[in-house]
Amino acid sequence: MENHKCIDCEFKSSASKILSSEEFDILEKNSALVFFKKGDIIFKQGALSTNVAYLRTGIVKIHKRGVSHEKILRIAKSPSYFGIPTTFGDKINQYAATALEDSSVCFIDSNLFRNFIFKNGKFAYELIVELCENELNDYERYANQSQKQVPGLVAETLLCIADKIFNSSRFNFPLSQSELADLVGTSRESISRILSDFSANKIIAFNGKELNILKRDVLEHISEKG
Amino acid sequence: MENHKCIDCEFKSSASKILSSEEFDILEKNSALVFFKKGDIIFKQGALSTNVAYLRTGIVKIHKRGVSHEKILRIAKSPSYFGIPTTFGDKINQYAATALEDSSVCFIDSNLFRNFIFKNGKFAYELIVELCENELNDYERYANQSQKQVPGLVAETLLCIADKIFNSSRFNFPLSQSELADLVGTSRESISRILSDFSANKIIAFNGKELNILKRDVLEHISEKG
DNA sequence: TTTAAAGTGTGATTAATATCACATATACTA
DNA sequence: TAGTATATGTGATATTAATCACACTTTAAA
Repeated sequence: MENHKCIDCEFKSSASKILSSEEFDILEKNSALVFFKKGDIIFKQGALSTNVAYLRTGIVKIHKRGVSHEKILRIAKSPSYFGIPTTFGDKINQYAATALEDSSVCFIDSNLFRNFIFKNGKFAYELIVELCENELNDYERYANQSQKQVPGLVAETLLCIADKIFNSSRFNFPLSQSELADLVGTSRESISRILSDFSANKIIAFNGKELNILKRDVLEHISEKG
Repeated sequence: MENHKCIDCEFKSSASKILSSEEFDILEKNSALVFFKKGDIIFKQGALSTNVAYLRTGIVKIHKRGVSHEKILRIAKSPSYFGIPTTFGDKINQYAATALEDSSVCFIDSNLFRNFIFKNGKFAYELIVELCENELNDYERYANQSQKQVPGLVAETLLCIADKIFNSSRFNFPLSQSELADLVGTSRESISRILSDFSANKIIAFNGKELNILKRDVLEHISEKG
């Protein structure tokens, strides 16, 4: 465990900004800052969940074993919590998390976290708002999953990654095509064909791992129509 | 608005059991008990969300407009909250709710609800636990959606309704086949064919609207294999 | 630098399900 | 009770995407 001052952290969550100095002192003594390399597993599905994971820097994929293979549920970027549902929703981790790039994670003792919720209503409220926003996002994607065809889903996912993760139309794509397939819910061959089509039509362009969205309006149209 | 004593309500939420007498008095003055008939819309997608809906008695479907048609996100049975995500996650309702049978709903002023969260950590904690459990359920269904074939999804949905809504293998099915199709994410013709198959194989039996699960283990197997 | 592993591309085939059109059955309303 | 609306059943066809097999490219490790 590395020495660190939580109160000085420049990657605080919205919720934790509410905490008092005393609460920060306690937080510091009951949490651990751990560094992960790209590809490292941060926590495993099926393990006991005894702390809350907070992504200080980096990007992680939240994934779980489906009927036949892995499903990537969502991508989380820093700074944000990414383990609250599996810590407070069940005693065992219902999903796993893996670093998509070098990342730093704070593990916070769940009893301490629970105490913050009990004692700090504003902190609790910020968490509730974040959980509600996540649920609405899930509902949106869930509705789209069954009503859009695969190209629409791919377009939607590319736009989502550009806007929500990188806030840019040009970025290093954090996933392999197999992983993108697991996120979208299709096969890696379909992904290959669709990305080739998008490239051939000059909608997007890959330069190595760097993706550039050339015709955002066309991608939005494909996404909306499904 | 009908006179009612919230503290005497036999359908309290887990969260509201935490409230004090004073809090119950305030709750009573800032909420409305409304009755809905089967088919009535409880709140609409796109409307402003200014209160929290609590399902006191009955069953409702949570649904939203997808790309091409309605998607039923989930079924909620009493007693439970069914509007928290859309009230605290956004200013506008991101989904709608409709009664599947005659129901009674308490509408609670969202500012009051927020104050309960701020002032009552245990109340907030119960809500967070419920939101986390819902998110885990969403993740499970979301993973299954893309990895199971339609018969597996139908089997899974029938078992879910039996266990989570009616807690029985025999019950009045609350949905039409079109609605079941909207919940599962398929076409009503596929539902008709699959239910006929299940009936022909004596896995389930319909007697009018009453559904009887005859071979639960077979249905579970179909659900698991997808 | 070479070898091995992982990732991607592509063509052909198969499978699953949507869609369409229409008929029949059931439920609801006047 | 009769008429209307909604729900369901069914056959045929079309569409979409998965699967399979294999080859090629890129990345990583020895």
